[in-house]
Amino acid sequence: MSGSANQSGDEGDIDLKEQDRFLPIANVARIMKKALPENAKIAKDAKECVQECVSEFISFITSEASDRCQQEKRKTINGEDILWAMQSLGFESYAGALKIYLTKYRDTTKTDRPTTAKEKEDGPIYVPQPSGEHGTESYYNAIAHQYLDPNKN
Amino acid sequence: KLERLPGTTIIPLARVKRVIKEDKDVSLINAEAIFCVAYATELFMEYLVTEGYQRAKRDKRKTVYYKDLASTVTEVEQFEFLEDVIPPTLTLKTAIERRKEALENEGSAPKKQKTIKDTSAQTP
Amino acid sequence: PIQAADEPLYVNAKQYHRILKRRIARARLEELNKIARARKPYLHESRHRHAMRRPRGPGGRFLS
DNA sequence: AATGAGGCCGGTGATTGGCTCAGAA
DNA sequence: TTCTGAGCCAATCACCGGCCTCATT
Repeated sequence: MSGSANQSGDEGDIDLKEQDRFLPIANVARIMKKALPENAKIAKDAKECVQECVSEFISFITSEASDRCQQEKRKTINGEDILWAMQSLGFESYAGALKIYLTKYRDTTKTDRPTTAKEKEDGPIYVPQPSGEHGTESYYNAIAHQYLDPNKN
Repeated sequence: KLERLPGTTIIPLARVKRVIKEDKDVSLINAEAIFCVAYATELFMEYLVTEGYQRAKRDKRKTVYYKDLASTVTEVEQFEFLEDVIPPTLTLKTAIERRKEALENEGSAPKKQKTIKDTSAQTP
Repeated sequence: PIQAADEPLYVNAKQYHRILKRRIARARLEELNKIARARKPYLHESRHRHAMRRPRGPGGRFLS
């Protein structure tokens, strides 16, 4: 019994490691907790469930973006492709918060220079149609503002 | 205590990238796209668990269970893509339990019923 | 007797096609890699041993 | 020139279990 | 009421982010 790290059974195979297929459980749990009231609790099963759902979400979005990318004969998936994919799959309510936060990310990444005016104007952020799908869009915009630090750079 | 810095994510980007790269169709992806996926993932998690908590509250519980998330997936259109991957942990037993609970709730609390659109798109 | 699962009836037109594509991709990945069904009790042997050897308070908590 | 994959390195937070009592039953 | 199981602690070490070089566009 001892010696083999693999589970006993009819699995003579190379299985993909858990830590490669899923995001760290502690990070997942932290984000879940943040979305809940202070006194709420989360079952272990629920944490693992979200952990697995998240992996599917990532693959789901990326798959859509990847197809679009090939369709447009480009090889590199970029941020705009992801934004488009989310719109395409019914997650357009996330887009508002994401766009705002993406701007912050660019400021952090780019060569020490805040986003230039040209980048913002020409700056290719996918703009969905103005129709609000769910009532949740404003909710996510509120979240975005919550994350945005009061002190600007 | 460490909070989220603007322009960063709570989930590590390297892990998000590895999950993305499981798809063999994806060969090249830039850092901005990975960030977008990571942040969208965090929003997705918040929404899923928030909806799950509403179910827990309806049952007068303070603990969010797997079954709360499972019923959320069946009720919220956005989460329909998860219906394949949600049940694998407990296949049959929970399905029966949920069926039973659904029947119990049906008579007392009319909740959002999924519109069963007919087989207009079923193409094997 | 078991009915044929819940036989998911897909209604979300935006996601429908992608759901099918993902199902195929997962099936391929599954037969190629044989994804582990059950979760391990812990991920790393070294961290498990570390946790076991750490000093604990009377309440089972870790302490310095 | 601009930018992504892959590899290396150093600093660091995710991983981790025994006991208690919220709270599910 | 009974009794299950989630939160609570923080030290190690696997891994994340920030570099580098080289390939691709």
